[in-house]
Amino acid sequence: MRLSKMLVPTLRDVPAEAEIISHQLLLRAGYMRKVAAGVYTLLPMGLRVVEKITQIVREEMNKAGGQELYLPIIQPAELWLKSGRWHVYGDELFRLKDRHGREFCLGPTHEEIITDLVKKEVNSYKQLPLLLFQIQNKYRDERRPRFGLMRGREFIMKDLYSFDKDEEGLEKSYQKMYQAYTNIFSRCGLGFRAVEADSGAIGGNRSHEFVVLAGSGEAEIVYCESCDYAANVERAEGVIVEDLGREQVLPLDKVATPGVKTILDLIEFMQISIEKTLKTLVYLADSEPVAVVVRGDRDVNEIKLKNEIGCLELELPGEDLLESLGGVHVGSIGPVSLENIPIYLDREAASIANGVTGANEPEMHYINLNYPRDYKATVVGDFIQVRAGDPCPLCQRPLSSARGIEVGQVFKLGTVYSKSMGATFLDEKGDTCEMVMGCYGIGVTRTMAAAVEQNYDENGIIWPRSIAPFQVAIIPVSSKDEQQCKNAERIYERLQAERIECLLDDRDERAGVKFMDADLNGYPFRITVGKKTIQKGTVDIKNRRSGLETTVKIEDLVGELQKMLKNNY
RNA sequence: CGGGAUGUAGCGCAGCUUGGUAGCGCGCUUGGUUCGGGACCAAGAGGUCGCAGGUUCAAAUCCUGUCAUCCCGACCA
Repeated sequence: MRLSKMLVPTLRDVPAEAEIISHQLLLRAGYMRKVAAGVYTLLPMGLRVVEKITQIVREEMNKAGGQELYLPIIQPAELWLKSGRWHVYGDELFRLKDRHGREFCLGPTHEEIITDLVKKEVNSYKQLPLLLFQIQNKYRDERRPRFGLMRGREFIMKDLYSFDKDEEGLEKSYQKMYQAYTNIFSRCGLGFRAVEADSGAIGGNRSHEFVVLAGSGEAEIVYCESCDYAANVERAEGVIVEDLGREQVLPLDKVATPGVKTILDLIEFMQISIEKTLKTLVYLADSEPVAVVVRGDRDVNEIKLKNEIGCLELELPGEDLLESLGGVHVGSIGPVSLENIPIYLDREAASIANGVTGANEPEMHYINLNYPRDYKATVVGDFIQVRAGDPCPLCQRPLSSARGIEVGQVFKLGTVYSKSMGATFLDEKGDTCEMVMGCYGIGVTRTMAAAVEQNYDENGIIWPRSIAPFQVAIIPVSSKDEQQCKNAERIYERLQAERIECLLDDRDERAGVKFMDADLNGYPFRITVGKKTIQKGTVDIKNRRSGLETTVKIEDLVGELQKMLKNNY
């Protein structure tokens, strides 16, 4: 490509709207432009990167036995009503009507469409397993689009759906995808980690997220340095550390605690450690009050709670509303005598011996509280948010935490959709069985942004070679010097003949501008053609990542470049 | 959806407090001098100041409403 013919509008200033580095650089380097919140135009450079990534994804999907197809973006409401998600999906679903008033939505994902297809077209166990995928736009009316491509309302996603005849088959498909994902993100040159993820209330029983490690990421994960355990914090399992003092159980007592409003007040007043306190929060689960009890220093993991309750919405009501529930006093809520409200007790909190908690009376607390002697619980389970330093559920060593960007997820769906959509097949015995499904997504545009988050310096992007829009930029130093330009042209043609992907910066610009733009755009290599080329027959090759510049003779250029290009990354 | 902020030329910003019809830097156009890390000189083009009302002789500036965008919290690729 000739840069003079390409639309690559680079910016000197950082656009005010961009906060994080990938957003800033992708705008500055002329890869994309914003059209509306969370909606972007991909410019030629941006599309090239996207195509690099999709090609890697496609190859690995094919290798894993996937078949590519194309499903419609516009989807009829009936299918979503059938799966039950038309109402469940809420405001995030882009809904529209056709001229006859029939309802449709823009696909945020494609379980309904694909399950309906497979239900109609696949009838026999002989046709399974089936792995179908597509790479295409998804639409989600996000409550908060953010960070450029990181969280868009329209974005490119690869989604694959697996259909198996049984759990065993699903496990195989799942493993195939897990491996394929590992290959994909490795090939993209990304530092990532596969972590256990929450599989949600909808029946799925296993899920992993692929997280690109980056400080700007929205996902928080915990991992163990001693063993393989890694999970996102929503999923990470709380481990009970047995509370000492169980053998010396003291009688329950109620004490006055004037002025105590918070847990911190309480430990100050009582002169006890925070690990001895129990915190009770009252939520509205689909408008029904529920209480959750955790240790005083813990945060409630609302996902775990939601999964246990099986509700759609979980919210903390305001104080007024709380007080109106009766028997509840903000500042001294506790599980004792909390009638009429189901109590979800965290098992760590349940293990506390001689604990302290609110008495549901203004400025009164209980001491020497012990479960189950002093209070009841509807469910005892794991409801806390795990954090760094907590013991690893596998080896008990302290966990570390990190932030990252979720670029992919593999998910065992089981028979949730095949059941609601009626996707069945006949097995060997002629029995009707539900297909066992899995779904597997990769955010392609998000992966592009994640790659920038991990690969940049003060001068701009540094693409991993596998996804760079061009491998090499050729820069004639002086656009006025005919001989230099001619040399550059010759080198350009030569490299093209060798199928090395290169960009000739034939713009009428000063050398500095071209160098700056090349750095900003992040091409892995830059070839400078200048006076030396004419005088000595050499060119300089500069490695964008290392900054190293080497001078090579023109006749050796192709060989040298090919050598350099072999080391991916 | 709750909280905070911002809308003035393609991009980055000033002007608004104290109303008088818009300015700076970069970019863009033309000519000239330059040319291995974002050159210089000269001459230009480009804005109904987000939008709609209101106050006023007069509104970018004051008031009301509205829309958009960004950031912080609960979801997801």
